[in-house]
Amino acid sequence: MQLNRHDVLDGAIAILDEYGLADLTMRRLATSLHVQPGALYWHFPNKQTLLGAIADHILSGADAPSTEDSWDAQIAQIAHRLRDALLSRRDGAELVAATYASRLTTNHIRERIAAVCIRAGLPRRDAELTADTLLYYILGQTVDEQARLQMDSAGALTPDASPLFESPDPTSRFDFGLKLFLDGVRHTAADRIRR
Amino acid sequence: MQLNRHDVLDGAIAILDEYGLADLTMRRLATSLHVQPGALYWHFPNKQTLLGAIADHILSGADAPSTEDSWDAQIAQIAHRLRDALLSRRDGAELVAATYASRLTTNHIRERIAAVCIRAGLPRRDAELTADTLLYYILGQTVDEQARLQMDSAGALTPDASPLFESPDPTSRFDFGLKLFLDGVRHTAADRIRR
DNA sequence: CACCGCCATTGAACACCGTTCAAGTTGAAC
DNA sequence: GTTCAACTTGAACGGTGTTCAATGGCGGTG
Repeated sequence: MQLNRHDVLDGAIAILDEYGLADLTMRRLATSLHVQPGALYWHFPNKQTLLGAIADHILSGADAPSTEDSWDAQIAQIAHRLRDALLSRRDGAELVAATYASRLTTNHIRERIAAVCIRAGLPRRDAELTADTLLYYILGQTVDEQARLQMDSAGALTPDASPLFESPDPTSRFDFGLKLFLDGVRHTAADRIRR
Repeated sequence: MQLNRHDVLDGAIAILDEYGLADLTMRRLATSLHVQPGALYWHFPNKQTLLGAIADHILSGADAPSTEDSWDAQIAQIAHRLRDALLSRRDGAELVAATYASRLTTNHIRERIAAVCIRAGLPRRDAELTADTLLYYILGQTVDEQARLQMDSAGALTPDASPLFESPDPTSRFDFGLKLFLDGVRHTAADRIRR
């Protein structure tokens, strides 16, 4: 009963969902696959690469072309798709943020966003910087949101307490920053066209 | 020759500067202080708390009141101060980003930014969300910048190669996103005043 | 001076971690 | 039935953070 790359990836994702990123260890994964730890290193050269593959899996589809018409609706759609992908699995945002920093994901969401910006009238460089800015925001915000989410579900403290100075629901929070960003891009794009 | 909290913190920062975050281990720190590892746990309950103290040290001063007049110059100044603080030490951005996520820094830069936004005319909630958005951007951008910086200084690949499709210098990159953000805030603030 | 009590450290262990590698096993193709 | 590559084992290497009973040193009190 031999494993293949796919089995290992599936097992890793199962552990991620059930126990979280901190408990996703090579030894635990090996045990769950009824195999010695060393066997995993035939399929993945190291743990980072495995995490990269998980990140790619989580992000798969998020970089598809947008179905919207206007450039701002396109960016908003892609942004929400990315956020949904990150939230779809336990510790997904943290995992992707860490992996994205080490540049071992093969996803093209950055290029997709940049392409939309170019079509909106930005020069290539500005488009790339704009995409980076948006990605930093989405990753940061979503890592934070997911951390709170899991802290609450674990601690279960203050289930509905202090709604007075409480922050709005996570999606509204996300949309606030997204709107701020889009307004900024709109201003920059308008500048470009006017000149 | 007994240690105190301050000695431990100083030793930790020295190791951080010389060897980086990955090599900042409790054992290594203990060795450099000529002490057994267990001794450290008298001064700090665990490693995370120690990292939190380092983060506070790195951020100290970044949350001081701005000396600028206009609200946007104030935000820009604080943003640059934060970035400079993060870049001032090896792996500073990564350390602070990780610590900020786990909420164990005592720095008040978020509140400072929010206060500026309130003075600019935003309601309290929007001001806080705006501050969060900016912080996510700064942390993400600076972590990335510092990672590249250290990768380059280690690998020393392409010292001046491919300037054609190369990104602009880090400070310009940072300012681009910062401007995008400020334009967005300006738009939101204008909306507020008009109504 | 002797003693107490507290702050701080030791030494050793616990329970893990990622990774390596020679040796062994499997299974399909010829 | 043999061969050969694909895969796994078993065991180790060299780390990691953390705990805790026992011990040390040292300032102040009686």
